[in-house]
Amino acid sequence: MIVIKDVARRAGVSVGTVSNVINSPERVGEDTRRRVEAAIAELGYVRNVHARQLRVGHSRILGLLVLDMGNPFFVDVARAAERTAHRAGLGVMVCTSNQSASEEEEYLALFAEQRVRGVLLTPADGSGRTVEAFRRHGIPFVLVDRVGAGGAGCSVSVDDVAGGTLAVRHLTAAGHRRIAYVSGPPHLQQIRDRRAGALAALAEAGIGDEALIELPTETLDVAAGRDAASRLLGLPQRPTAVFCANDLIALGVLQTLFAAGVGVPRDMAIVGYDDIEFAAAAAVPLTSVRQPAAAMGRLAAELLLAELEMEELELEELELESAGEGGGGAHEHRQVVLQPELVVRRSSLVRRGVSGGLL
Amino acid sequence: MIVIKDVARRAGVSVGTVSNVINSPERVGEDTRRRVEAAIAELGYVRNVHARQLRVGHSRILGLLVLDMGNPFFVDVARAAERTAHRAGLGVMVCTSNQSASEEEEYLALFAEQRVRGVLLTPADGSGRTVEAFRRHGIPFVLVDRVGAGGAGCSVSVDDVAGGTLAVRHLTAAGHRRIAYVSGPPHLQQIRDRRAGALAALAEAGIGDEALIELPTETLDVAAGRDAASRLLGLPQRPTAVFCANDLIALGVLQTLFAAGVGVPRDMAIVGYDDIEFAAAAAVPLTSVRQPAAAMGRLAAELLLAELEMEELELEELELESAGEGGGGAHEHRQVVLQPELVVRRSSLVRRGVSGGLL
DNA sequence: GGCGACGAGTGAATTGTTTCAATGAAATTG
DNA sequence: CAATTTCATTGAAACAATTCACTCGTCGCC
Repeated sequence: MIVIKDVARRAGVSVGTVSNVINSPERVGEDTRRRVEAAIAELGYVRNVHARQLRVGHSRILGLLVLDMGNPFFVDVARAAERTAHRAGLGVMVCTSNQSASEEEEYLALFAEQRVRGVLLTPADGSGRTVEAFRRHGIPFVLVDRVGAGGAGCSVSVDDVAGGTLAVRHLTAAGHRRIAYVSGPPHLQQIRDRRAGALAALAEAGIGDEALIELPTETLDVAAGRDAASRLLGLPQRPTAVFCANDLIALGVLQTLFAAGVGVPRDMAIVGYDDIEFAAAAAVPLTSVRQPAAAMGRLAAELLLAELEMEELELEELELESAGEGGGGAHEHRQVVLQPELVVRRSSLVRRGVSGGLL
Repeated sequence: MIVIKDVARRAGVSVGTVSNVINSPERVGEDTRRRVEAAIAELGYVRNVHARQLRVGHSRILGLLVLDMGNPFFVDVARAAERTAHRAGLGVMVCTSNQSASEEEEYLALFAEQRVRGVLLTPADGSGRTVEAFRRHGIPFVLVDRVGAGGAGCSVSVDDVAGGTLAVRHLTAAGHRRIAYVSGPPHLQQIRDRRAGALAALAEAGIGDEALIELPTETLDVAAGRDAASRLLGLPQRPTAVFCANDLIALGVLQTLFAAGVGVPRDMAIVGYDDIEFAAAAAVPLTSVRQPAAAMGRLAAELLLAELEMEELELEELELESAGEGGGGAHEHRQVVLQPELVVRRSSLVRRGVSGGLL
């Protein structure tokens, strides 16, 4: 393997000069620089980031840990975050926790070992224990799709209570009085918030909590939706509408209902969540609560970048030892909460007859 | 930041002993080991992989570069590869080239800098130039979804020619005589192979090449499909079937045809490629050429792991300097080619009337 | 009792880079 | 022309781990 010393020898300069050519070329004379650059090209030298990072103390990589890369919603979040980080010259290491607290812990440990510059995290662990444990490494992080507890870090999230309300208000307005909630794993905060919003919408319409029939699932994918739909069909008093915790589940529900000859929206209305691209292309186009995925990813990355910049400024101040200004530039953690939006499509359309009857 | 020296001081041992506790605990006495472990836990010590890797010379991370994480097909490949690598104790850094040769080059440079242990790569660059350039770093790599040129590396791919033939043979058998091919960016080998397969199927049916109307697109996503469908509708002699280079495009085509009131499969049959999960859940369930995504990811990772293992064995032999056996254990590159499979669904069903008429 | 073997632990060398004080040469100034 | 500044370059220290040749007891065996 070619190392910097080989390049230095070839170009007839010291290793320090080679390093300068790479990191601050303006300090190097033109002909020397060209000689060094030629040597680098000829030898195919690639610098070793491990040696570099050992010396400078921190890497140029962000960690991004999402719940499930199988969900296009998170893919969109990840892409936007990656693009933003990339523009700032930072690489991103994308990982999936699969909604498992233990995998989350494992990946966070990996990030800590790697001394990543910062972390963007969609927490899988409802208790916040792993996040708490991660905090002590002193690596800045931003929570995505979840409000930070105690304001001890930045976060970007979408108002899930509002989202649940939007979905269920839409259904009660159409006259539905028994609504199933296919909810996913109950340890996720999002799931609980959406239920709270759903119950609020029921209360608004003067309907009791018992009108919401909860069907929890282990996972948040299409298969879980298919499974939940089978259970739904077996219920004694069948609901007339289903609110699904995300679009993957909704697509699974739709498939199984179709196979069982249950018409959508004729016999059963469906509302999904996330508004992924495939929701509009589904067998029956899905009504869904849209979350601004790209905006979340971008904002989360921007908050993290801002925090990192602050950190560097503070470090410089420390070096100058100009205690004059004090903590004037200290980073303040921000909790950004975005609003969801209901996108109505055919899966929840009201039949004219019924609608008219209710009015 | 806590370093190994701090742990050593706390536990009252040397740094070498702490290192031994972490890397080969059996060499350390029981009480010492416990003392060190306690110190590690109390101080929250996390070892610095950069220092470690600088010393040992290689990392425990694989690089995985796919064409597009927005395509569920590649997500499936990535997940399977990641799971396999994880089982062998290796982390995976997943990146997306977005079908751009320049981004591919950038990420491969990043992998080289990181001294990743090996790389799994879905090449975006049709010329093979970036792959060729990467080869000289001496990092083992396996091509995914592409046969390696000249057998100079392992590869796992699916027979795209066969896939194209399956799709178009299915359409010609149903009586279609003018078929559009929405192809994506023509610099991708997959795209060219599928066309070749399509032409072969036409020849089989005694139809000339001009029966295949190619509609290239810049990207391979839903939006590209929508755009291509608009162009398709404007063609003078409208084809009666569309073969799409992947399912995302097919979904986009389907959406636009639906919006334009063109019935599928009544007025236009559609065949997609990949058989992603959403193909079955589409407005009209999509006929598609299934690729064994998970198997590809798993096999690719296994081939790479095998190559890495060989490398280690050779290194050991070198150390022993037992030149007796010679190159008996040298790694032999393998080209695994998997077969695609046609999954027929509603989007290409033959109307009874027409079918009868043709027979 | 002396010798070798063995187990446990030490401490210094090593890895590839960055950084910075020091050096020397050239350019500028009074 | 001496003094000072500027500029390009050098060489060695520092980063945090691993590794390995050694040391130091202790034990067993003849």
